[in-house]
Amino acid sequence: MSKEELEFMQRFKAGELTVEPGTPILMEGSNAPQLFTALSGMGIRDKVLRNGERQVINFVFPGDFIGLQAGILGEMGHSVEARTAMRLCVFDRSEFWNYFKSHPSRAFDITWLAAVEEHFLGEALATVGQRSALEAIAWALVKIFQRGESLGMVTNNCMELPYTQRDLADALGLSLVHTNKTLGKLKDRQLVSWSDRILQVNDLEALSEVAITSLAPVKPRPFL
Amino acid sequence: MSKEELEFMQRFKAGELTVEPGTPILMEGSNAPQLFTALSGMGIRDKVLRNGERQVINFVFPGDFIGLQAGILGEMGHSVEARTAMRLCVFDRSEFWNYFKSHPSRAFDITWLAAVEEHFLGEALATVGQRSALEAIAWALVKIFQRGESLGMVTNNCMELPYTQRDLADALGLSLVHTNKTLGKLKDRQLVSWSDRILQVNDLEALSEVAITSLAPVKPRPFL
DNA sequence: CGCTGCATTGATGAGTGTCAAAATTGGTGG
DNA sequence: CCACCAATTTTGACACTCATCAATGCAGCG
Repeated sequence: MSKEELEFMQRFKAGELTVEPGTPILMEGSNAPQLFTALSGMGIRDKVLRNGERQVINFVFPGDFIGLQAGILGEMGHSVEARTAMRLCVFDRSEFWNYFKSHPSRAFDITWLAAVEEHFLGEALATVGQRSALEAIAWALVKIFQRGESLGMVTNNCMELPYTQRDLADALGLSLVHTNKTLGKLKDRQLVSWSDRILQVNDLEALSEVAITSLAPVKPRPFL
Repeated sequence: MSKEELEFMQRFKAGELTVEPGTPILMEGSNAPQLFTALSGMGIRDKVLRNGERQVINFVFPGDFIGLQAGILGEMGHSVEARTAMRLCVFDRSEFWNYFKSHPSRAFDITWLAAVEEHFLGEALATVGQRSALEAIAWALVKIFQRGESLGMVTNNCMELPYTQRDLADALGLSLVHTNKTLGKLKDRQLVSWSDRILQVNDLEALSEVAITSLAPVKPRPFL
């Protein structure tokens, strides 16, 4: 990023925000005046149906852009909530278009992130639709772990996971109880263990085998 | 679109392509040199797991942009195949970046489409994950019908649907048999009928009720 | 006219959901 | 430091949606 770009970023950037765990960041259906980039901490994207059922769309990691839909469509399709303390870079939505227009390479990066998200959602759809509970959970843990690795959050095959089993269940379209029992199976097989907010992956290779995925290296992402 | 823009479009546009039903347009995992916009006809996006299970990601309608992932990430996350005869506007991927850089408002449109897709995939995820078979099928038919309406493909509550029940089943993570029986229920209730490639919606209101959605008007989309 | 693909129907059962309750954990105030 | 409470995890029993298997029918097509 050039010096000139950085300078403009500063103008686009309206400030920095620190939020507590549990803080709602964007609400489904809202037309938020602000967009964010996660600088640190983790969050969760979800939406709830009128009957109360909840679907987790994705887990938010540092580097993720939050609010693309609000910025472009004027309405979020899901909510975003902090699950740990988070530092957010705040952008002003009204500046979005200016920014987009005057900095094509940044605009390209935003589209890049959108494309990555589209790619991910396609995979997620395939797992919820086609994988068995065991396969789905294995898939999710592989994805999370790899993302964690690429962000340097993994030490000794361990990373912190601030989510609950309910979150995972709602992400995969499974019941909480069945998710719990299935996690137990993976632990029995010595592939992973997840307790006390710590995810430990013993055999990523074998886990990805269960998940019916080939584990490709995670590609670098543009930032901000 | 200004005259100047249109002119540039022409340069970006490498040509026009007509394909037969069943023609593969882009393959999952490929790094295609070409991108497309569907001008007419319908297609399908899908991906298959290593175990042979198939997930359809979305149905392709006129106006859809095809190949964003290839254009930006260099690799498609799913395949695209024509289901009717289609006319495609062909773009040269190598020109993509130039195009993006020099025409911010077109670039914005592309990102718009990406955001819409992201929005849609979130909803799809919620239906596969949380809706019952009956709800899911109702949801899918509502979506399809509304999309058709916005494109003027609906006459007398009828539109043509070149897909098979297997396609719908694979889109919703259901078995073919169960999909068939569930479609039967909706027909029994006089809500929809779908046979001989014709989808007829008798009571969109009631159908959306079954689907647990509020039927919002379809927003206009940018084109090309 | 016999394929081949798709729609349709019935019978059976596996994979998950639901219900209920206990065990654990973490936080909070006395 | 301990008692109490809410949230989460864990376990067992049972029910049900939906997948699987198997046939038949039906239409398009070479």
